[in-house]
Amino acid sequence: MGIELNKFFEDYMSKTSLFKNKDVLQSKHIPDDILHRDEQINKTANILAPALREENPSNLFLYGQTGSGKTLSIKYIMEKMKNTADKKDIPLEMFYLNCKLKKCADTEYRLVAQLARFLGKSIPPTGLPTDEVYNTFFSALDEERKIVILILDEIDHLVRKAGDEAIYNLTRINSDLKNSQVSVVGITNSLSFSNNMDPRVKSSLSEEEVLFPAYDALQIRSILESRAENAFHDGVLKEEMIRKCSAYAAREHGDARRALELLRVAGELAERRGDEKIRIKHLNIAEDKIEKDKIQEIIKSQPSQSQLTLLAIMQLDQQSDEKKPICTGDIYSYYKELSKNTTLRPLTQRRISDIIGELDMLGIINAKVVSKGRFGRTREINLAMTQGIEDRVRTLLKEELEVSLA
DNA sequence: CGAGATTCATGTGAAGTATACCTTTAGGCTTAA
DNA sequence: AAGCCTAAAGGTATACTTCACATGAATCTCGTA
Repeated sequence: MGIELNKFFEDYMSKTSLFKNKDVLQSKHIPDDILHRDEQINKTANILAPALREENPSNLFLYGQTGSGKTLSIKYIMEKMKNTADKKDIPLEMFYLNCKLKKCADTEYRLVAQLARFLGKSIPPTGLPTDEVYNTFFSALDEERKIVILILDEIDHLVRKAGDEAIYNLTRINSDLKNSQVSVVGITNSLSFSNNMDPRVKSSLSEEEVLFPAYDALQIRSILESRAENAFHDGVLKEEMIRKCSAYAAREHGDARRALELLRVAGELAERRGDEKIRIKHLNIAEDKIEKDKIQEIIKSQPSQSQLTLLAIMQLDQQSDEKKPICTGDIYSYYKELSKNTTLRPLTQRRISDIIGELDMLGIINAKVVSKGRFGRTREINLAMTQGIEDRVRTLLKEELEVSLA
């Protein structure tokens, strides 16, 4: 055994990697030169720049679909601004918070708690009155003069779950602060998001707005080219592959993040199989793998009741004839059946209805409320995953639930 | 035949409950003077 | 008497339940042409 492993590692080391620098393809990587976003970056930077003169910048709102460079651009600006601020001893703080992350910032309490933690306070996950947490946050903030720029990514999630009160409070915070000042940068990918928001919140939050349009196929191609050049060794990635990748991404509403991920995963696959070049087949496998991994990750982070609900949906979907959507009642009765083989206590239909809504939000299923006239009203539910990975997801669900399945 | 009433199956909002966790406080015990 | 620890009291957030009302188009009803 040991000998085989030794050989394996030696072989492994003697092979040169396909990657020159894989980090370049990671979505968290911030290139020095962000392509095709000059206009947006300049505008945003202009709006935020007063912070460097210790003036309070306007609140700002960034719109744009996923993978259109919003997060990347703001992080880029954030980095540059912090550098300048550090050099000149300007008390500038910038906090980035993704509201979509579970147990992180999806309620008012958790949002403020997280903010207070940024300022070095330790806040328990529950138990304290929200006001109290606000106060700790306030006082920590006002201890000394600071200009704070607060970046709330995926802010629509927060508003949908917790209402707009939290944001309203944040935008009004300045009037209570003596030393410091706060401005809020909201980021969202749903354009219709601000419709159901309190107009006061809406107007104070979007004093300024910057729109990030989706990249077109050519732009994606040049992005991929510039990244791939640094990421791969020469000759690993043929021109043709880049073209295919960008065409694919353009089809997916210009999502550059996906395109880069596709390229990276394809590269990893090729490398693992000992191929010297990335080929079409790697791209295709990568496409599958990415979706599978993504769904897997979401599912694993889900509480077991949601998992069981999803399992019920998937099993029903498998049983029922093609095309025929499933509705809430069926799911609930099947869910109750399933829960009998489980240590889980069955929840009410009311709650399951909410869970279905949550699964919809996560994009694992598509649920649409339809009124079927004489036959009542329900949600029509479809799985939102490509054919072929369902089996694997089902298996995963069963594994996850194995602890509780009898 | 058509306008309006009815109906069904569930969506959805509000209020209540259980649980887990927090801080404060009061009591009891220890310690030091 | 002061200091320290513990356990109970009183309070909160969150996930869930209970109750009750809202929805909205297919279908039914019944007056009318």
